[in-house]
Amino acid sequence: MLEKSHKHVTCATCSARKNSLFGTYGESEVIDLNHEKMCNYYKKNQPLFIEGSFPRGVFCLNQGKVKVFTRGDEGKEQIIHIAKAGDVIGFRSMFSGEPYKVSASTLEESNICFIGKDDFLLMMDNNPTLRNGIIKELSKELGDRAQFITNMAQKSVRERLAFSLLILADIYGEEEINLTREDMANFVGTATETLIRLLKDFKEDQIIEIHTRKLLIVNRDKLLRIAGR
Amino acid sequence: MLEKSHKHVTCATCSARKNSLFGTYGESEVIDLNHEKMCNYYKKNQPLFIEGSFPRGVFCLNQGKVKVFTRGDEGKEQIIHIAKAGDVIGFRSMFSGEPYKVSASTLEESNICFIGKDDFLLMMDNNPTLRNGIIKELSKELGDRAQFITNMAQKSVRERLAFSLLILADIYGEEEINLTREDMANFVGTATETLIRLLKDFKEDQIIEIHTRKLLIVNRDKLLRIAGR
DNA sequence: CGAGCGATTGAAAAGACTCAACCACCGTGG
DNA sequence: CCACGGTGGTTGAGTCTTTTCAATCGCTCG
Repeated sequence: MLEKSHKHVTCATCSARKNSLFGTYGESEVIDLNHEKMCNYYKKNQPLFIEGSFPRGVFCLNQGKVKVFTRGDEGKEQIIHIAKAGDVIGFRSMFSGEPYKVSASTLEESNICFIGKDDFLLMMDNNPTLRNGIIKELSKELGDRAQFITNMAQKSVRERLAFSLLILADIYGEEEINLTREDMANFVGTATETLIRLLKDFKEDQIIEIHTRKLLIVNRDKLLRIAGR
Repeated sequence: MLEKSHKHVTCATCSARKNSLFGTYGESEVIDLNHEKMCNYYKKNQPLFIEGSFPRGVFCLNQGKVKVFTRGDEGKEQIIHIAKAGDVIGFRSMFSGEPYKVSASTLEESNICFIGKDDFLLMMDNNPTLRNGIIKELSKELGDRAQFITNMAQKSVRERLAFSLLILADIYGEEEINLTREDMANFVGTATETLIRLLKDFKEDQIIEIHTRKLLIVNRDKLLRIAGR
């Protein structure tokens, strides 16, 4: 369980850093990074940033999960991405000069570090490896979103749910998937009621186990088959 | 009308270049660019690159339009983006190291220049302005796609069509919108028949004019209202 | 002039959503 | 310790949008 206080994380010993954009940093760079970042504890459902505002820096997740979403006309959330430990989020609109096109808030209690805009941009100028890592990351996400769009446009809700569960399984790793039905519906892109009915189907087909709110995937192959390629 | 031959375009006089990633280039840079690029004439419906293959360079549109799309499970295209003169496409997967996640082919006869991968990457290393332009472009597209996803997930086909027509109006500028019904349906993300019925509605509501295959927007405000924000 | 592709229309079926009601769990305060 | 309120989860029924399938039309290119 997480410390319910302002836990200070040190970049040098941060286990999430290895898989992050800063994973290739050398010793002196890590020390610099550590000076520039601020560390914060977030409760569940706290916002990191909100659509329409301007970025003041980037967020690096040490522990916890964060949903990245937009709101449609009626205010309904569409979850675009779920970030986990090691992910760095919020840099997109720093580069485009636009306000945030998405919002982000915690799904669990989390430890999240913050790096100010100027510091981060300076690092980018001086560090080709970081820069290339970011370009690569942007490019990869762009490709993912092309597929996401196609899924939304062409797959049935049932197929999308299967697809989403596979993604969630990757994100949650060993842990059970733990989201409100509403958040899950907003990730799949459907109504909460429809999601619940489909989860029940999947459970009856022995594809998943439902432990009240938490989900466990029992039959990955079936999911793959339902999701389509 | 376009020359039906291998027309050679010179970067220095290329009118499309001004609005492109290379718009800020100085005289000597333009000369270099001109040496590195190859120019080609494409007929309608010719592929530039195909999902799954690996990139060998980038394409810079001098004249014409290109659809960028993925195929869903059943082979149905989903058009992600329509590129016009001045747009540079195909650089995403050069950075991510992945194969193309999308395909691209011409919608009209087009003049398109090609810049080899090595040349382009070298330019990027040596030219911070180009580099920042690309980062900005990647970031902007990423934001656009977040909205695209939300539209797909939450808007009705009718709303999406209105939205799409506004985008197409921007792309086609003074020209009339000129797409097959199927391509348009694949852009909106619906069945061709549904698209046709909705176009008829819009025509009856005096929102658009239909000249056989070509479309003209008559009442932009109504479209805005239907599309939602 | 004919083949064929793209456009159009109609009718039926399916998938998903909305609305309304109800349940179950959890933390709070009396 | 228990009743209460609230949030999140579940179920059912009816409706509506959208898709699918089938058939027809019409234009254009060889």
